[in-house]
Formats: sequence, structure tokens, C-alpha cells
Amino acid sequence: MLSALNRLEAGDLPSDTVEAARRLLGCVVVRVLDGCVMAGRIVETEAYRQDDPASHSFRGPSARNASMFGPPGHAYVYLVYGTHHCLNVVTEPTGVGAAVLIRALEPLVGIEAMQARRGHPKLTDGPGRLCQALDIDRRFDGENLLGSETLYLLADAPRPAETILATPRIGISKAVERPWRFVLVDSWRRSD
DNA sequence: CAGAGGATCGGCT
DNA sequence: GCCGATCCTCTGG
Repeated sequence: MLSALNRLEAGDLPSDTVEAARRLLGCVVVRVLDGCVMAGRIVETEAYRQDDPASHSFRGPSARNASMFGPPGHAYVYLVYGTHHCLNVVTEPTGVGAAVLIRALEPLVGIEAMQARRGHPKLTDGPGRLCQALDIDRRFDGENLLGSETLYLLADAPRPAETILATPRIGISKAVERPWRFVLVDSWRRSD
């Protein structure tokens, strides 16, 4: 199932973060844990640019968000609400703080392993849930998703614009109106 | 150094 | 729908 797909390469990722958020839809997140493979297709993303009051990078670099200013294709992983981790793919050149939040996956491989980690029917539908399902936490902050053996991305064909729904982002209190959340309509199952 | 507030989730009313 | 959990980071004094 995954054998037809190649690794995502730096050239696949548009330099503009909003375009990158669209491009990542349909691509696959792979997690190798103790020789067990888990994978899911990206069906929901959000763009966070540096000139964006809702972005962690808006006020410049800090200890927490440093990896947002690192090379594109690396991971930015942070803890929210003291309980949940969120996975981002860093975009834009080194020195610019921007990233794409991965909000939901369609489970493809290793579903039983995900179920065992989650203990709840919803496996990868939500940024915190998918991180728990795939065992992703701050250890992966700064990880090179284009070269890692334990957490990496596979490219799939860019999705046509008519298959992508753009909506306001979820759970933010600033720049609420920007339609920078992107969902593959085929997998639109969250009602918001 | 204290305090507030999250890019969420799950259980309960 | 609402609310509590839970802890790290940033802010202001």
C-alpha cells in the first residue's frame, strides 16, 4: 500500500506555508516504533505563518518555538493544555518561523497498534489524538521528517483544488477569519 | 517569581 | 454543550 509512494523531498514542499498546507493533504505520515510500522494519510491541515498573530512564531524565536525557525521539512512538536502534543511540518527557509499543523490522518497501517495506544475509538482524528496514536511527543521536536527513519513523510500527488475545503482555523483566538484550515472533502467527517 | 492562558480531549449533563 | 485536567511557556511586576 505504501510501496508505491516515495519519500517527500524538499522540492515537493512549496515555500509558501499556505500552499504547503494544501500540498501536504494526501501525503502520508509514517511512524516506525520498535520495528512496527504505523501510517496515516493527511486529511486536515492548518497554516501558521510568522506574520500571523495566531502563530507561535509571531513574537519571534523562543526556546519553545525554535524549530519553527529551522529548515523546512523538520518537525515542530509542542505540548498544549498540559496534556496533548501537536505535530507540525516546518515550512519556509531557515530563519523564518512558519509551519503546517497536522490536524487529522486517515489511518492506513498499524491500526491495531494505534488502537492499543489510544484506548478510544477516535484514533487519528485531531492533532492531539494522532500524536498519541503514533507516539509523537517533544522528543521529535526538530526531527528531520525528510530523512528520519522513525518519523517521516511520503509524497502523494497534489490534490486538485476542487477536492479541498478551506475554512477558518480551530481553537484560536486571533486572526480567526483567515481561511487557513484545509480539509480533503472526501474525508470531511468532523462537523465543525 | 507569580500568574495567566493555551493551535485539545473526553466525559458528563 | 460545558467543564475540568494538567503543565509548560511567556509576560509583567
